[in-house]
Amino acid sequence: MTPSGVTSADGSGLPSQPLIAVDVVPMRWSAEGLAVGVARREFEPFAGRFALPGVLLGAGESLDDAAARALRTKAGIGRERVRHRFQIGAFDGPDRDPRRHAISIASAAVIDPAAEPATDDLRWEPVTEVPSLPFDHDLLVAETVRQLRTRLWHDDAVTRALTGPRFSTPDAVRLTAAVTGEEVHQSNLRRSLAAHAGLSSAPAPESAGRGRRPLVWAWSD
Amino acid sequence: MTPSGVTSADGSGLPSQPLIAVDVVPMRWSAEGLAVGVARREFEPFAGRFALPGVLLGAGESLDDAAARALRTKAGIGRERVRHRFQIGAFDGPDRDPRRHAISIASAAVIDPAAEPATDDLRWEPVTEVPSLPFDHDLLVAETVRQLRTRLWHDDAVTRALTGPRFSTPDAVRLTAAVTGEEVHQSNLRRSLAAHAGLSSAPAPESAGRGRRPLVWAWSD
DNA sequence: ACAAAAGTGTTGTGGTTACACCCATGA
DNA sequence: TCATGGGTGTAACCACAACACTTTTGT
Repeated sequence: MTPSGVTSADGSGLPSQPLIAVDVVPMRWSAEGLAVGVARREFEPFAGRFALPGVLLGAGESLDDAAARALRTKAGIGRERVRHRFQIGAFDGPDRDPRRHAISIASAAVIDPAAEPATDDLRWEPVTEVPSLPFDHDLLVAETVRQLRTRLWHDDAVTRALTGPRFSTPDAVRLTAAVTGEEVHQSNLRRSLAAHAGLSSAPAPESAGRGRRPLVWAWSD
Repeated sequence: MTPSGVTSADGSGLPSQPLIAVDVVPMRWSAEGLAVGVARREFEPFAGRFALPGVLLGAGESLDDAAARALRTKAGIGRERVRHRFQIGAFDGPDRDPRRHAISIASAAVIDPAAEPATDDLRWEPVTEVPSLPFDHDLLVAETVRQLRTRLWHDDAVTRALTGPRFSTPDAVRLTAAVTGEEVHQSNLRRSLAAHAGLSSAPAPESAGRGRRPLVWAWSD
């Protein structure tokens, strides 16, 4: 931002700075549960292994664009399938890249689970059994889940992205259990949904199973 | 993290990346209230104006080291006076630097108010009346205050850094009012302090004013 | 008719707020 | 002894958890 002893700075001479990676933690909620998207790495290091999608930040590129590029080029996930994205922090653990010092600006992205191609190069791992990942990606996943826990039902944008536009009461119970790890009483959760401004309940659209038809909730606007 | 069309990457050829600034929001709590530290800029752009201390991240430099360097070289605040530091996020508003696209990794630092030199190049502005700052620094200050609000009395490290090692009950009331903007009942706050593991109350050390001597709280460990 | 699944009602509890009152201190 | 300022007690309230009970649906 200002010339200093450490950099040559100022546009003309290229400053000598660490690599900046933009990593994304793709999250998906579906009937199969809460899952993390990992993609097979094409290049070294760790070529062939699965890891979170990430790219090096380009000159003039915004964080948002870089995250979208990571999802598209590394995981084949287009922007239209990203329901919401939020930053989880900047990480600079010394061992995060074996090649050289690098800093990661990481974010979580909630992905629309509809019409998943399920290629050989993108796997959705259940959040409870994510295999060990290279770099510091285990840490990024843990931090993402921690933040989801605090934001679910408190941050509308995140919650709406996870549920999708419509969801039933038992869906909400399952989602809460998957995110927090704790069972919630359906009756109490239902009450808080009814109290939630921004949610409206449709009566009961179609039959789904044996018992009584659940209420279906829709986000207003 | 991996070669891509946008970068030349990989150690030998320098990648073309945006400037990475590390900005710090110095916060101080004292008898005068809650204040933000702003330093006079020595170089362009905005030379002569007051702004938050910030430096360009150096190669091989950790975020922690860069933040410490910003505080030391731009605001004359040594590491021993930094009680606590925490990240508030990465910012990339397009207008944040008039020269070129730059990204800021920002953190808040709680500074020991003891023995403040109060030079001509460092000013402590009351948090309620911070003047408009260059770059996106207004945003960084707002985000810092927002985070302090949620962390006070919930995040021990932050709270301890603000209060210092010892503080009286009325100190706690004033601190809470300064951070949240809301008045709290001393009686209730006192109760929650008593319930707080990690705080112990000393009886009543010395006289300070007219009324009854307040309890003084000390952080254990 | 029965079992399954979801909605409804009720009770208890912990934490928070508000406020009246008591106690210590200095002038 | 009085004003000042902090501590103590207590009642009202609210959010939430737990659980019993009722209603709807498919077989």
